Amino acid sequence: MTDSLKNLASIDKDAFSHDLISWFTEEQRELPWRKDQDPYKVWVSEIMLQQTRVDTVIPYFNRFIEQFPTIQDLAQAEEEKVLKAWEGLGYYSRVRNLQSAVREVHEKYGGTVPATKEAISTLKGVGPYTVGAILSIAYGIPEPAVDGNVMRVISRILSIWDDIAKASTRKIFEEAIRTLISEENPSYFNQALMELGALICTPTSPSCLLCPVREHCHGFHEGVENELPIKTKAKKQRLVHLAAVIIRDDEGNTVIHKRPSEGLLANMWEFPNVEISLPFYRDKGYIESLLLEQFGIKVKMAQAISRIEHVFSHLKWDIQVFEGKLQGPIEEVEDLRLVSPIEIDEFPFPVSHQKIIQHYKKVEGDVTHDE
DNA sequence: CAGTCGTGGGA
DNA sequence: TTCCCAAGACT
Repeated sequence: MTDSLKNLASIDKDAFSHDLISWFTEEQRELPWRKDQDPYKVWVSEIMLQQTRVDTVIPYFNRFIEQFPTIQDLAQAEEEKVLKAWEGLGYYSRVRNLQSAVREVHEKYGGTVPATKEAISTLKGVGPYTVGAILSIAYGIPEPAVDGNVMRVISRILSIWDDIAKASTRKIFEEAIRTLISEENPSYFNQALMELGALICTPTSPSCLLCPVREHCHGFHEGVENELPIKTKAKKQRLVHLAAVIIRDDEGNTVIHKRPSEGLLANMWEFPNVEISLPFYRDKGYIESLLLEQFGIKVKMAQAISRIEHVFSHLKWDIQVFEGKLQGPIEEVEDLRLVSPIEIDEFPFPVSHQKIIQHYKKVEGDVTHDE
């Protein structure tokens, strides 16, 4: 770590902060979470922005704050409504952790987001980055907020060649930021580094000629700005074959299933589906037996109607979508429902299964469809 | 540490 | 098409 920061001492901290913050003051984007410094709104925005683009977050943030304007509103909301508001954003444990933490703040701190690193760090879903972001942006406390932008920008400015994909590397950048951060305006300092990473110091072809801190940048002066940062690439997704079934009853309702409370897409709803190994790929009898085994649902399978490929960070789903006819009643359990095309809209579904909803609705009410 | 956990957009 | 990515946290 000592060697990684060999260029840190040569940075003119005051001039760097001034150039960076002046640029941000002039050039920052108008974003809905920048209208005020409400710690709750800062918190929500930071959770939404994790691994997610600004343009994607904006409409979600506006709807979310409209629906849950305060900590109390979110604390008292049904989880189902909260998940529905997050539907399509991905990483759904983010919002379940957020609501859990908001409930803790509501009960334990009277609805005031704690302003110390020690207290805020214990909240679910609030890691090292989010701690620094909330403390600096909402409370003006000089704490590093090291995200991917900051690591990219600082790796170029200080010519740091450590692998930013490794978890341990973040500490090197936190150390650098602790030295460089503006005590007068840590909020703008942290936001400016991220804004610079988003607008100027981009992953590919950075716009160095437009950069307000080019004169401070070792990477630029060494001509290595396009070599940095060092980031080992992720490995390929594992392929999983699924068979999902639109199971209709005589009234045109369909069966939906709530996923377990832990793991992939926790507590989201889906069409009943089973993992199939290649040899049984289209064997309807085999799929019928798995549906009975795993969901207690008796189905008469009909034809396959489409194939959906859906890519996650670490796996890829290849879903064969079938139609089927419900034989008899479904078991009366919390994780199974029989819903109409209208009622289904109230339930949160992952994007892969929203595509299946489209197929379900195409033949809405047409009970003579399956042959 | 390395794997888990989503999605949509751009090169 | 394929790949990488975008304001990470948790186990």
